[in-house]
Amino acid sequence: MELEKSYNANDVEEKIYKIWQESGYFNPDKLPGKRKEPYTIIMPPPNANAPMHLGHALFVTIEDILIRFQRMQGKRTLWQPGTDHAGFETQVVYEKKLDKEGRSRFSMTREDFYKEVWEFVQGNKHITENSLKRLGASCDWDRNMFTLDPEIIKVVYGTFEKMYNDGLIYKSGRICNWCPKHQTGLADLETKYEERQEPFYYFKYGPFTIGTSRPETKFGDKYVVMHPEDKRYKQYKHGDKLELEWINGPVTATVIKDEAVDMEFGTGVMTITPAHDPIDFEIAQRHKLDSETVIDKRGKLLPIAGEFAGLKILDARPKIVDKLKEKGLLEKVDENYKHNVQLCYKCGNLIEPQVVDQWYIAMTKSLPDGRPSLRDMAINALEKKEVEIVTERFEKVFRHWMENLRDWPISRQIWWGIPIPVKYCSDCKEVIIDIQDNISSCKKCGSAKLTKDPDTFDTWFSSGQWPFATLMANDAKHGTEDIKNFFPTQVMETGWDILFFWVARMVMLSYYKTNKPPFQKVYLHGLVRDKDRQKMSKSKGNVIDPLGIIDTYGTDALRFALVFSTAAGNDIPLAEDKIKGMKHFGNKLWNIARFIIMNLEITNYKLQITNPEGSTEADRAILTKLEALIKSSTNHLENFRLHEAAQEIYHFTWHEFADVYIEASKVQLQDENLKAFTLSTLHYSLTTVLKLLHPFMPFITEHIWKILQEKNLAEKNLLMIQEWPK
RNA sequence: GGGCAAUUAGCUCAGUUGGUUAGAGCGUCUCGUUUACACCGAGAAGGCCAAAGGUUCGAAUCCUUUAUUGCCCACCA
Repeated sequence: MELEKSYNANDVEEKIYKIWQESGYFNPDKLPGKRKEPYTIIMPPPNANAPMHLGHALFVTIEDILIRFQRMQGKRTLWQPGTDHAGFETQVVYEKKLDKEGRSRFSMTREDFYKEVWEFVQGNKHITENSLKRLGASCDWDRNMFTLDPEIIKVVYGTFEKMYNDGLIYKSGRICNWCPKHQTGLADLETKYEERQEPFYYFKYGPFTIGTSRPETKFGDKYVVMHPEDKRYKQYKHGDKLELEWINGPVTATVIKDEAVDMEFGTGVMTITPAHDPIDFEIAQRHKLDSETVIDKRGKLLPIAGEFAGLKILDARPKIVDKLKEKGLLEKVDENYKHNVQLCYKCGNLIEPQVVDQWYIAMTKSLPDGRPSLRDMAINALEKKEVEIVTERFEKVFRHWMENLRDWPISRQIWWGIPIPVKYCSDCKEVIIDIQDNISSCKKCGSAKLTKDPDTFDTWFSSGQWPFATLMANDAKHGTEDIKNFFPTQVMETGWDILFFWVARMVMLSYYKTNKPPFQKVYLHGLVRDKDRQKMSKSKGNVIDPLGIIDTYGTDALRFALVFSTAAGNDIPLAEDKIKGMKHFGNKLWNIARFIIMNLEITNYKLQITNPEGSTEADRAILTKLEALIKSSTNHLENFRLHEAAQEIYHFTWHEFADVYIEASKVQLQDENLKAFTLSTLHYSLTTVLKLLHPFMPFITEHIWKILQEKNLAEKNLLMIQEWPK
C-alpha cells in the first residue's frame, strides 16, 4: 500500500471510530485481560438543547485523554456518557424558539408544551452524541443515559422522599427570587447583579424622610423602621402609631426599631415592603408584621396601587413620582445614585422578589441519623481530602461558598423537568409523597380531593445525583454491579463555572445518599473563549462550531490544540493558527511513520533493541531521551498536567526524533553494521511515540498502528489497549 | 465591601516541588526543493520574566509593597 504524502484526517477518523466501537473496549466489561482496578469518570452530561460548542470539545478531549491513558495502564475504565434535559435552560431555549414563531407557552397546554420540548430534545440528543463520537470520545455507549430516563427519575424521587422523611426538605412561603418573564422562582446562583444608575428619591413620610429607588413598591408601606440606637429618632418608640398622608391617601404607620437598618445610609429611616424585598421580609418576620402583595407575578401593580393598578412597574414609577411631587411629598432626587440590581441570569430581566411557596433543602441542618449537615459533610470531605480539587486554587473558593450557604430552593415553576412527586389533600392539607403517581385518596383523612404539585425540580437537584444515579440506573437497566464496582468514581472533570451549581451539590447529595464522596478528584478546566477572549455564547453569536474545525483540521489537531498550552483552570482563547500548527504536527508524525515503514519494508532485519551491539551514540542518545520522556510524560499525566505531557511529547517527536535522530539514521542506514540497530531504534521509537501520543491524538496514532499491523510491524491488538510504555 | 487570579518574545500562551545559555504555536528575516514531510529543513532576529524591596550560594518561580487587568462572592432601603 502506498502511503499518501500527507495525512488526511477526514478519510480515516470515522473508520477508526467504528473499529473502536466494534471492539467493545469502550465497555469495561468487554476489556481484555484481568483488569481489577477501576477507573471511572462520569461525563458531565451535555445539555440536549443545542448543538455542541468548543467547551464540549475541551471536556471530551481532557476526559478522553485521562480515560485512554488509564485504559492503556491496564485499568478497568468506565467513562459514563449521558445527556441532560437541562430543565430551565432548555425551557428558556425553547421559549425563545416559540417567541420567534410568534407563539408562547402560556397559550399552550402544559402537555403539548412538554411534548414539543421532548421531541426537540430527542433530536438534539442524537446530534450531541454524534458530535461526541466525532471527537473520539471512548465512552461506554452501552451505558448511555438520559436525565429523564425512568431509572434515573426513580433514584431522584427516592432521594427526595428520604430527604423529606429526614426533615431536610421542607416547603416554605418565604420570599424568593422571581423572574417575571420566565414566571418561576430562582436560586440565588441563578441571578446576577448589574450596576445601574437610577434616580434615588427622598419622600416625606409623616415626620420622616425616606429614601427609595423603587417608589412603585411603596403603596402598602405602613411600617417605618429605624435603628434602636439612632439618637436622631429616640423620641419615637417601637410600636408608636402615626397618622400620615401617603400616595393614595392617609395611612397609619407603625414605628419599628430594628438593627438591620444602617444608620449611615440615607436618613437612617426606611419603610418596608415585606412582600417584595428580602431584607424587608426578614424584618417583617422578626416582628411578625403584616405583609401585602403590591406587584403581581408578571411585574404589574395590583389594585392596592389604586389608579396605578395594572401598570408595569417601570411605567408606573415616573407617574407615581409625579403624584407624590404634586402632593408636596417629594423632597429631593439624587440623580447620581448607583446601585446593583438583581437580574435573571438567563434573560437579564429584573428579578422581582415575591412571596411564593417553594420547596427547600436545609443545608445546615444536622441529619437525623446523627451525621452533620449536608454543608458540613461537604466541607469535611475537603478537609479530610476525601475529595480534592486538583485545580487547587478553587478549594478556597469552594470552601468560602460552602460556609456561606443558604437553604437551596429546589422547586421551579416551569414545565420542562422532573415533576415534584407530591400531592396535597384539599381537605386536611396533608402532604403526600406519591412517587408512582397512583395515590388517589388522602392517607390521613381518606378524601379523594387531591391536587398535584404543579412544580418541577431544579435541574441541579437531579444532576446533583448524577454520579450515583447513573450507576444505579445502569444496575437497574442492565443488571450490572456498577455501584459496587465503579463508585466512588475517580475524577470529576468539568468547568469551573459550574463549581457551585453542580460540583458542590454532587458532593453534598452523594454523602447524603451513599455516605461516600461521588469522586476523589475534581479537575476544573477553563472556558474556551474566542480570539478576543470573549466568552462564547449563542447570544453573542461568536460560537465556533467544533465540527467545522474538525472538517478543516481533523479531530486530533483540535484535541491537541485544546490541551497543548493550557494549564488547568485557565481560560483558553482559541486561535485557529494553533489548531493549524497541530495539524502540521500530525502530518509530521505521519511522515515519520512513512519514512520508517518505507525503510522497514525493504529489509528483513530482526527488530530488537535489547542488544546494544552495533549502536551508535545517536542511537543511545535517542533511547535515553525516550526513556526520560516516558517517565516524565507519565508523571505529568498522572498529575493532570496534560499540557506538559503534550508539549514534551511534541518536542521529542519533532525536534529530537525527527530532526536529530531520523536525520542521523539516514547516514547510519547506509552502513550494514549499523543498519539493524538503527532500524530497531526507529521502530521502537515510533511505536513508543504512538502509544504516548494516543490519548491525545487517538485517530492518527491508531491509524498508523493499523498500517504497521498490516505490514507485521506491530502487535495485533488495537493501539487503544496496548500497554502504556514503561 | 470581601476574596481569587493574572502581568514572561510582535500576538496567544507554557514554565511540577526555587538550580545550568527562559520555551511552544503563529508571525518576521536569510538560505535551502539531497526521494519521510514545503502541512518541510537549516539558521537568525526578538524577553533587564509589570515595578520596587526582601529571603537565598542561587528567584520568572518564595515573601512584602505598588501598579494595571480579569474574575468570583456579597449587596444598603
